[in-house]
Amino acid sequence: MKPPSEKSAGRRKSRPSFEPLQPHEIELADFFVRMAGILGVPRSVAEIYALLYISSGPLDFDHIQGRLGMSKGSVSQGLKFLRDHEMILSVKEKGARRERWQPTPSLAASLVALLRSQVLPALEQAQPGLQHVLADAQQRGAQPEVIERLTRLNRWNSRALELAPLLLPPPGV
Amino acid sequence: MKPPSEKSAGRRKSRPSFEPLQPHEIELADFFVRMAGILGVPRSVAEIYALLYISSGPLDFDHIQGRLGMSKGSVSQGLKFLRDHEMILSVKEKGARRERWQPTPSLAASLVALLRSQVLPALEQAQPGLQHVLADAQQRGAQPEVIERLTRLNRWNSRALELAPLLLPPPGV
DNA sequence: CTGATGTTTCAATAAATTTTGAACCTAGGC
DNA sequence: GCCTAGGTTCAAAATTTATTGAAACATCAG
Repeated sequence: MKPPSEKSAGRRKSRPSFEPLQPHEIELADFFVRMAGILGVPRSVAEIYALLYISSGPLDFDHIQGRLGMSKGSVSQGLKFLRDHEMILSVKEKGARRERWQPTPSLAASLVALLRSQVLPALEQAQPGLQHVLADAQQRGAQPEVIERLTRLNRWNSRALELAPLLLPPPGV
Repeated sequence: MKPPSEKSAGRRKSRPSFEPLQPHEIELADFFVRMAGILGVPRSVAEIYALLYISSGPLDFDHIQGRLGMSKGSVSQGLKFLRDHEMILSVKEKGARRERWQPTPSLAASLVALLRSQVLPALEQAQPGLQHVLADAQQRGAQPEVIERLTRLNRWNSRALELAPLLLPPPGV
């Protein structure tokens, strides 16, 4: 936000001033942003993940904020999102105050967790509604074609719910 | 939009006036809207699909607009979207002027087509960028951990691209 | 306990997306 | 050709979603 007083070089401790993203970092970020977009994950979140992904070691809050030129609020919310979806983990060194973040080992597992958190609740919530819609249609003697469709939809939903815990186990992978 | 002049019953030909959605129809629409939301498909599109899905026969433009209480523009765009993604097909009767729409036989195939249209372009577009990011990292002697991550990302992307045409064949299913 | 650092919250604002509706095409009947 | 039912386009308006930043909160060193 505030123009970081170019080269506060000499002094220590006075607002570290971070480099903006390098071209190759931007390229990777674009990729993650694009993929995230498909699942409706906000740009800021994808950017944070990309930065952690391409960085050598874990990064702390200020680093992330500085390098991405992002508000505190966004960084906080972004980290929360990534934490909640088990896509990053904190490597707090003993005796240190701040947390430092790095991506979870398996990107695959991360994506699975993300998908699960979006799809599962929808399926669960839908279950009774779908059954009700079908029952209703049957009772009102709807066209066989419609009944057939609704029946299949219900089967799908049930099967998806049965399979979910197998493919996407609640604890980490 | 315009309050449809309640019960223009007697007269033929004067704006047919359609019923609003019934509770069971709303319930199904909610389900589709929710699922569509995950993929970033707009509400109006999901509603159109739901209506076609729960209706006995194919519906024409005016029916859809009337029952959903939606603008012409939205119906037109929604049908275009669904057409483009092979989720509906038109059943134009011979000698009839208007087209009538019904859902494609397989919802599964529809979803696959939809997914493909979103994911594939992203993967394709990303390919060169990802390779470049990796090459760049290697050349700059980045940390092995980072190289490893980027390598895996590249492998994923390639594999996904190879598999895509097998799992999601371009022609209809 | 106190002060300072580090983080979260959330109302206000900005940005992106969706919907509307009126003007504009287009094909077919006459 | 001319007219009209049927449909599309697209700029403006409405709605939704994301971001910001200041204030509140939490935790730890001293």
